[in-house]
Amino acid sequence: MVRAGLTVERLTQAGAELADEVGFEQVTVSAVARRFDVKVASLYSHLKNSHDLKTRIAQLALAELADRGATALAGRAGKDALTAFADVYRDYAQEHPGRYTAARFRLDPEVAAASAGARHAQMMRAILRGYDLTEPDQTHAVRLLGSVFHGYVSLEAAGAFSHSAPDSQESWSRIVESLDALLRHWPASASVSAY
Amino acid sequence: MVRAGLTVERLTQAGAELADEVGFEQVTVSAVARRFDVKVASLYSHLKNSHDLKTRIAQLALAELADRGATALAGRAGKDALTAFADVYRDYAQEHPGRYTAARFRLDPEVAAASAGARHAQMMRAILRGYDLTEPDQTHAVRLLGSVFHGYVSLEAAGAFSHSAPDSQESWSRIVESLDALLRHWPASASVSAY
DNA sequence: TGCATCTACCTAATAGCTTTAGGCAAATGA
DNA sequence: TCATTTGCCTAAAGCTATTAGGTAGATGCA
Repeated sequence: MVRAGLTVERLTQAGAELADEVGFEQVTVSAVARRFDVKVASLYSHLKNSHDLKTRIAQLALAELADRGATALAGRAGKDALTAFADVYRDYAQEHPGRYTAARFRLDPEVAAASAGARHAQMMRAILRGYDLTEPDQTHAVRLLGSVFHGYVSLEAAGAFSHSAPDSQESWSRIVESLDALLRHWPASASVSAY
Repeated sequence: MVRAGLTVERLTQAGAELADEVGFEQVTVSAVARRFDVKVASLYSHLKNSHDLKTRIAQLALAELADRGATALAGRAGKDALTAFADVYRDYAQEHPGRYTAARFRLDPEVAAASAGARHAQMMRAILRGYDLTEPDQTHAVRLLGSVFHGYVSLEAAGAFSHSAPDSQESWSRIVESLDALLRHWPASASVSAY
């Protein structure tokens, strides 16, 4: 009996590939076992359970996304940085739809704290350094950027923009441009706004 | 043998309630059957399958959300309309987290076309009439609003904003205000922008 | 009212996924 | 070379989905 050489890392990687091929929801312990031509029960020496597998795929995706973000941000600032970072999200979701979905998998608080999630927020703040925002507006802006990136990408993945003109790429560019403009002219609180 | 009086509507309603209680992912044909104290197979006279059940819950949620949106928009315009409509999304997601998730369930194209989804887009365009946008910018703006509303609400539901200051309500208000400002001063295309 | 039909819900069965318990053989290391 | 560790296996129980076919309650018509 030749051993398959299973490790948590290989299982996670295979799960991530499977997610991209058939969707994160369809990733099961059984399907991963099949991929290694191994009995299902064998995976339970490496994984706690199904939730554990999904959590690991989510962490992998978050880390990959953060790595790409860091690379994109290197040597860039201002609108250039904003655009590059935004494209990282959108491109990743298009190249790896299953992993992108995995990245939105709800993690347990402790796991989330130890994940690459924090790096994402740090990078957004780094981008915002190119704009003139101070707390608490910077935090509001981080949340806005996160919402737009995630919201757009997931609506697009759901096909929401695929059956109407203009094409999605154009909206994406214009939206990122408009965010740049908004960040450059972030309005003061409504009650005192003279915008 | 007393009959339970199952109908597609009651099953859908029960499924929606279940979704709010335990999460849309946990809504199963079995769980709904249990709720009516009926055998699982009995539901298959009313529902095609599990996917059918989920689709119906999604349609219910989309319709409820559209109804609330329409009510909120009545007699309002401009920033007032924008704020009220935005709050409809956020409040609905908070009151009915399972239904809100259901509303994002990917529908088959024909089902989607017949759903309340179109009403949502129409309402956004109605709001934008209060701003000075013409095509294709209006479409870009519809997509931006959809992205921000959905993105913010789903990140918030995932707990992304719950462990840091300032509190989520404040960010939400400021973000909606900033969108209002952005729509009032929508930048021309980048290449010719003098913003 | 009585009977035929319809249909709502049932039992039974198959199949897939999850998870645990316990076993054997390959790898490791003294 | 032998003991130990450990990787993968078989077996089994429990849950969900789905289909086929049966029975009794509800409905409609004479």
